[in-house]
Amino acid sequence: MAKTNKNQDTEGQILEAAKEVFQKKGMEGARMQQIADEAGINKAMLHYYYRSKQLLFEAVFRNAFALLAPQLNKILNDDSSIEEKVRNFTNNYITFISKHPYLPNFIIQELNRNPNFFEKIKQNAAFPSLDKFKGQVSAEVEAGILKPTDGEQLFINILSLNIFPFLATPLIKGFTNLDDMGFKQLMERRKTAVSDFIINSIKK
Amino acid sequence: MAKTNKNQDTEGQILEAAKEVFQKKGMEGARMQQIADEAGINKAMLHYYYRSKQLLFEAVFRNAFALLAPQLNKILNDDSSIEEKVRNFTNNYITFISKHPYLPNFIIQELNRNPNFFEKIKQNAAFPSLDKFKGQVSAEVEAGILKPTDGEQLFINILSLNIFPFLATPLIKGFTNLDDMGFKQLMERRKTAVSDFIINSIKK
DNA sequence: ATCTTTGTTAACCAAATGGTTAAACCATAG
DNA sequence: CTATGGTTTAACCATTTGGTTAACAAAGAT
Repeated sequence: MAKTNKNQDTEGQILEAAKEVFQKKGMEGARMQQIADEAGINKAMLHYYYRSKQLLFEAVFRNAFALLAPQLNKILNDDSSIEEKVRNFTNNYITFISKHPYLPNFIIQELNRNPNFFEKIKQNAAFPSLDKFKGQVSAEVEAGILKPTDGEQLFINILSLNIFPFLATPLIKGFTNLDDMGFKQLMERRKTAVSDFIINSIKK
Repeated sequence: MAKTNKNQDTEGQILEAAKEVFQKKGMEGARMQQIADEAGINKAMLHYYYRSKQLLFEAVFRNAFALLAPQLNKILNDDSSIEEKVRNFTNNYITFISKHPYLPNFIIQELNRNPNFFEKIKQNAAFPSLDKFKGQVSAEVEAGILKPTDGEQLFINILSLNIFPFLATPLIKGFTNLDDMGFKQLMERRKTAVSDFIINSIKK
């Protein structure tokens, strides 16, 4: 029997509402009732479609991670030079995250809460690997394009500089006395500030 | 009647146990019963000394923040040169956090959960200000010691590079395939790697 | 038309959880 | 020695929460 498109609708609505609530409140803080309310449906439907809070949560998490992974692959498995990668990634990532501000915190938070959750993801999806990136850094160091640089540390630095401000947004707003608009502009300026900062440091 | 020192003991034990549990599980995930168990006392004592979960949590949070603030003040209100500050802070902070691995995540997490929580802290404690640091960066740029550099962005970069790896530990372990020991060594190497990275970028 | 499958709801349930209470405990001031 | 007041405990309570159920609606399939 052909699936009616009614379910498609509600199943999607549930996922959307669950995303909102889980990302704002986390697994423990989220309430099934609130998800149902936000989706405009009966609470029993959540269980009808996703069996349990845990499974609904995992669906949301997989979705979120799937959104982020391609961003990382861009810097890891792309063929452009390190400098291009840094500039592209920084630019793209900040644009991307500005559209999904809760994403990084959500992922970090739940990864910390349940580290073995990570193993599941790692096997399942096409999980990014550092190998190519490290090789490329070595090659560019060899070729005299970059100063001696550890690829692993460089990768961590790139992630740190790009992701941290979005994890620590309230902290940074506090230090800088910026409101939402001011913060947004600060992040906009970081698109070039961060890539310049990195390139300055590693380029010969 | 003079306070016996019995209460000092249990009050401290409660705070210690609460710290453990809250830092690992967060406000929502923590259970009063577990805190009582971990402190080896009756659950009613938690309320006797701290009235409610919320107040106990705030006590733990204030404690945690008070531990972190001096670390920041070191880089903000100290009189050494920017280069010295960067090297000192990076070195000290990584050492410090290795001893309190749950701290950064705890603070970030709860700051995100309840941003107006931050306001309380901000008024109360001697809250770090960026002004001196920014002035100092300008002065060193003027004096030709540093390349043109935005103090605000530099500050964010320093925090990012130092704090992020401890927030995203599971993620980084995943990418690098390191176990606890390997991660610890990686962070040890970062003490110089990060300061070199920063100095390389900004020093003329 | 009616039977069957899928989708939806209101009412319900058991377990967990933060919090309370009343009585016991115990050190010590008088 | 005993009255007092802070400390501690076991039992209890109200509410919240994830999850279930049974009845009902809708829409093909026969």
